[in-house]
Amino acid sequence: MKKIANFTTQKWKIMSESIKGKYEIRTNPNVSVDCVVFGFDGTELKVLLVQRVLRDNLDIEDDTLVLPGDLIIDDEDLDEAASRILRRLTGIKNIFLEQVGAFGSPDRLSKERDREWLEAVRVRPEARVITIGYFALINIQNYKIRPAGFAKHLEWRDYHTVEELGFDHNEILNCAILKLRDKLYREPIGFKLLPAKFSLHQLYTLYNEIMDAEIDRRNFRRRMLKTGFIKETDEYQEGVPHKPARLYTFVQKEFENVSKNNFKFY
Amino acid sequence: MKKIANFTTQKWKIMSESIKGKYEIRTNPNVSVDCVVFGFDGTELKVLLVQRVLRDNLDIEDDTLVLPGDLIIDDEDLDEAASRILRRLTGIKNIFLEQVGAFGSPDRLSKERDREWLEAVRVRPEARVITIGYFALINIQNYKIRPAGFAKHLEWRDYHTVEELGFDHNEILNCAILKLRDKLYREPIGFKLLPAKFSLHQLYTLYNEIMDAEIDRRNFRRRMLKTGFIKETDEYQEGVPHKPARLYTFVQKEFENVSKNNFKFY
DNA sequence: TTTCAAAGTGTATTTTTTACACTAAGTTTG
DNA sequence: CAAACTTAGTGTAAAAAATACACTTTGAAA
Repeated sequence: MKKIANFTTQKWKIMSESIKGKYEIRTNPNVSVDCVVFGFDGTELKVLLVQRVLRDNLDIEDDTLVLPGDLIIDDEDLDEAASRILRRLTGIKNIFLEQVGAFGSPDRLSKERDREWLEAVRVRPEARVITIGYFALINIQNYKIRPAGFAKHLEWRDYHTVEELGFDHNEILNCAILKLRDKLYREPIGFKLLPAKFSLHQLYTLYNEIMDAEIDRRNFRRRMLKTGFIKETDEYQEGVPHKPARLYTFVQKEFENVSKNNFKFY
Repeated sequence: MKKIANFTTQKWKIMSESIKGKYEIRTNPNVSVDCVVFGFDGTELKVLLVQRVLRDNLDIEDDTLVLPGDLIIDDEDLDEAASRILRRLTGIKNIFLEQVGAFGSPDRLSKERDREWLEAVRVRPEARVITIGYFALINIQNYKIRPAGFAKHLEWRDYHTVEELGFDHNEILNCAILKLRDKLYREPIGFKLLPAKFSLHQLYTLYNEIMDAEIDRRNFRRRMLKTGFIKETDEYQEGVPHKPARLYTFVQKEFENVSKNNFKFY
């Protein structure tokens, strides 16, 4: 009964004529996207989190961290929605996002904190929302993040220290890390987390960190070089308090040529 | 403008009080699921397709084939929705369905044929619908399929002869087959397509068919047996016009014990 | 000049993957 | 009832890949 009322009667009508409503009309009340953006600082795997705040500057006490995400617009593709929302909240653009999956537990929005926030922000706070998870890998240094929209504050959080997030975002994050491990095992994507020129040690550290394993250093180096996807440059590390390592780059072209079917990356 | 009208005004209200409306009220207009059910007849990989017909027996000329799917109900989990819808349309129940991903192109419902059908069947035919794809493997012989709901007719179609389906269902099917290949490579799931007792030749044929490859027969046999997941029985094929093959069974228990991480199944 | 920290390098062993061809057993056909 | 047909069933050798493992080098900092 309550749900019907919200669809049909006064409340909706008023909303749809208000300024908020004007925004919300184009917005699909039932579908959102959430983005898991991974970064790497040389030692730790990081995730980009948002401290949410209300639109219109109404200020509720709420320091809950969430993944950057929002409702989709009715005529935009899911992938576009993910890009748009990430750009709006964090300023990150032109980034490759890949779908992780759909998350649609009926009680995924039912924590009290989350409900308060929805009540304050959404035109139809009670609506069933399923969300599509996306994930991306970026080189932290290449992107300047700046909070916007309802993102009060942005934070690169160590993956291992992430605590309880809003909504079902821990679950989404968890699926994303599994996907990341899976892809890292099979495709040369570790590079995306590193500067264009990187040392093999950086790459090695990254693999160890993400795979949560201790790979043999010499074998790792051999295998990586054997793939042919990374080429040495003439440059070396500078300003390090030890023997400077040679820097390498990833050669996309080589990878394109390989049959991607049974390819194992390490 | 048109969209707002559909949300707010008379049409919706009338609908919500009609019998159709009563069903639709609980239904979420923006989210559906579609199921790719694979079977195997001993030679060919099959997909279960539905020839759609209107609810309420209004009969529009439409022989378009689609995947079994429908809108979700507002308070049910996505997985439950997939089970329910598959059961309602085909009678198949207690089946393991796994998510393939979300499909949300804004024009995924825009073919003319599809629009006609939506207009006739849906309360909000113009609504943006994103769909969540699921896939499942079953042993054809174990399930009696019977059309119900808007399924006028059900059909086990050879995977290779599938032509243009309604909506974006070719795309969903395509993602599902990729997922199937990927899983078949890594997990012992081929058994699900076979009777409880099967010959190694049946399994071999299945792998060849799905992987679209020619695997070495002897090596295949050796590797399968080495996994320890399949155990020989005392039974043999009967009524075959050649030397009868020994039958084997899949032993789930053995698989549970193995670290599933880097496991390669063949 | 010594110490520290990471860079860089090769080999032997084991394991896994691949390629490959004949005999066995039951059914059907002439 | 013998021959032909069809699939079942079996082993080995060679190649490739994965693993385990320890010392020297280089530059900066103390």
